[in-house]
Amino acid sequence: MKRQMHRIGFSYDWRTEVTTCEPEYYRWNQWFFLRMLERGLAYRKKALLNWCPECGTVLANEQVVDGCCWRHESTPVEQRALEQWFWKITAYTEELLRSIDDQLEGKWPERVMAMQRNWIGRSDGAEVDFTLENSGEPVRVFTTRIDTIYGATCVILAPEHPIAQKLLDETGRGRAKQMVDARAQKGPGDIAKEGFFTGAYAINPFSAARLPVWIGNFVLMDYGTGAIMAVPAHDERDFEFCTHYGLPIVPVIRPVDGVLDENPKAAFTDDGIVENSGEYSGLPSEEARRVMSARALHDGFGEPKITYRLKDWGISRQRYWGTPIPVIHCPKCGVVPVPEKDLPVILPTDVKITGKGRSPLEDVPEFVNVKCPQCGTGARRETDTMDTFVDSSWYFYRYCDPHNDRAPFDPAAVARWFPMDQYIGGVTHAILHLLYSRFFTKFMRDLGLVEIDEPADNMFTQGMVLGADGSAMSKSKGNTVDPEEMIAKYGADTCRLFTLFAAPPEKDMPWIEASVGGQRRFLERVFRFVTRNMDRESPGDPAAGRRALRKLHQIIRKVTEDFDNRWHFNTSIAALMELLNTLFDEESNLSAEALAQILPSLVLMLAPFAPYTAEELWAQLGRTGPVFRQPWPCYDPELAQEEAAEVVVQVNGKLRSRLHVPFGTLEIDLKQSALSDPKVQPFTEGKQVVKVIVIPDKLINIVVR
RNA sequence: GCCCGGGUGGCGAAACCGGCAGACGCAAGGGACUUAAAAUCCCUUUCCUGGAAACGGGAGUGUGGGUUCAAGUCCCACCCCGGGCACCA
Repeated sequence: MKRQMHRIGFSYDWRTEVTTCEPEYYRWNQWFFLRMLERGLAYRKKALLNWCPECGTVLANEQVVDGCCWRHESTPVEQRALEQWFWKITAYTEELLRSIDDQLEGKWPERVMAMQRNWIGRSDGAEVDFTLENSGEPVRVFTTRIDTIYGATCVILAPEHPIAQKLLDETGRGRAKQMVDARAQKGPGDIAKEGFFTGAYAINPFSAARLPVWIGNFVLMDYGTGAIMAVPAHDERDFEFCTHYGLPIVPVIRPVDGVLDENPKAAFTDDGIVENSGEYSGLPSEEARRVMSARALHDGFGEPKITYRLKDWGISRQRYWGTPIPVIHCPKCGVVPVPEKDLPVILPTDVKITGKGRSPLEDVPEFVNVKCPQCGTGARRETDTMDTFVDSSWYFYRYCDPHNDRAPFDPAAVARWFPMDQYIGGVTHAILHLLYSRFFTKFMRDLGLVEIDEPADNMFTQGMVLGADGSAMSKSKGNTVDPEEMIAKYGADTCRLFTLFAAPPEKDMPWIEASVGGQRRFLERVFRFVTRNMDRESPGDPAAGRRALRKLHQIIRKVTEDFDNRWHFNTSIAALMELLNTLFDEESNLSAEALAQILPSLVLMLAPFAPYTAEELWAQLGRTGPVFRQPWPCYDPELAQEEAAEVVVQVNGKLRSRLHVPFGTLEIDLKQSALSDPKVQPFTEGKQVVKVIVIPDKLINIVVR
């Protein structure tokens, strides 16, 4: 990979290279872990994970294919509760959301910000307690539509809800467990809505209605409170569920400019006017929500509530390749952090990768068996490793101080460089790396390591190079392109030019080999033009020289602006091709003097795109120093100026003629010439000229009727 | 379903602030040079249409409306493609 980068001519500063799998780097992952632990931001929790009974291991979501294990295609995956380490990214939820608007808006791609907002998934609503009829125990539900609460016809619990476990008998709990496993096998949404009555009833605190309590497979335990009130008249899912089980449908919202539909054929989910809702009847939905949640708070049976979709970051991995989690499990003291002086916990190298799924580190006794740092009894080292996204969450700070062995980095060094002016990456990281590294930055700020809230001022998502078929390259599709092979075949400069020329950098671009040759031809044409003209002595034609120099300065301006503003190097290269076409046209009439200006500028402009060719030509021109160390050519606005303005003449918006006039020609004269133009007259003859729009030096539009 | 992108020739694309649609390149076709081929150079290439030619005319940027002297560009509605999220209450 590094060799490929060298061959293609990338110039990175390798002195600051950081290798995240070296102890020198990952010890600081462990250091950060200990800081998280101190602050209560790292914790252990039982979580539901994908479990393959055949392998006897946890699987990542990506390893579950159609509800079955990727290695045992007929073995359904179960959900199992396992102890895992989590980092509390949710401590920063609101800030992560808010600073998108405050700091990133306008500087980050809309797409990335939208994806992050979407992922964080803020939803404003209320929690309300329904009271169980027998025990008096509250069942808390989350709703965004408290204004529809008079229309609730049942309460539905997630199958794994603790209250459900209490209400159900043995058979019922079995049915509930089946639902949980079934959901693991099929993606949610692909599964038919199913449920059953628990036998219990709960009281609606607003209407005092007695509602049956059901179990529903579509109610999620890990969102909201794991319990909902079903309002079939105003929620599509509830409508489907209640219709299926014959539960009543009670409409309580009418359209603002309509009447209440007493027998709805589908849920009416828009806001409207509240009806049949006691003292709240007649209020618009939005106001009703405000008043009713305030009432719930006041009377102590609920409160306004904001719920987020974002969950804490599970960082435990049962993989070899990752940073060892620096804790020790002691039978007496429990979870004991590895003392800082014992860092780094080194990942052993003599490990058999069994492919068994469980951490291979468990089979390394020298690693696992340790003494408790607190009490000295025999203890076991944590064998899970960290998600590798931990490595990438802060690597860029380390560039400022890559070999620091006392801290992740010197805060002063980072303060000098950060925030990054420009971060570039693929959109595939929009909600992984780009969210984690924002979280990390805020965490590091709270540790006092950085003074900034966001790592990158500007973000740019570049497109991918796709296979010739227009889909992402993958070995299984057989549409991969080997860069080294291409370099060997066409040369590094040609490959660079093609990559830059085919599309603007934010766009995906198929690698169509048939088009690569054009870039090679362009380079050869430049090479020929420069080498055969560098020793020319002929006097040349001054007019040709002026034309060539005008084009040269126009193109310097164009290319410079592309670098400054938009990085649309495809148009920069097109401009250089245009320049070369002009130079070929004028070639035989160019003076040595004109060439002395043209040739070095051309080579300098070529250098960022085709450095090898440019370097060679620079040397052939007898210049010293590497070409990439030379100042960028300047353009002279006067030389770039066209001799005459070309003014387009339109009649009713249609192009009819062009005038060539001195710049600054007066409107009245332009109008005169346009109206008397022989190409224009056939279109104005016999018509009434209503209006003449004149944009000086540019355009005239004659409006006739 | 919701949220982002995007839709322009045979293909990749350009048109940056509402002002000449298709720059630049690929591919294709024709020609010059050559014994021949490669390479190179020249010409044609959005569609329809008039003309022997010179040179014109009309339509055209996913669809339908709108704003404007002028719309690929702005507004409204819709269709299609790509991506993200998704029984999220």
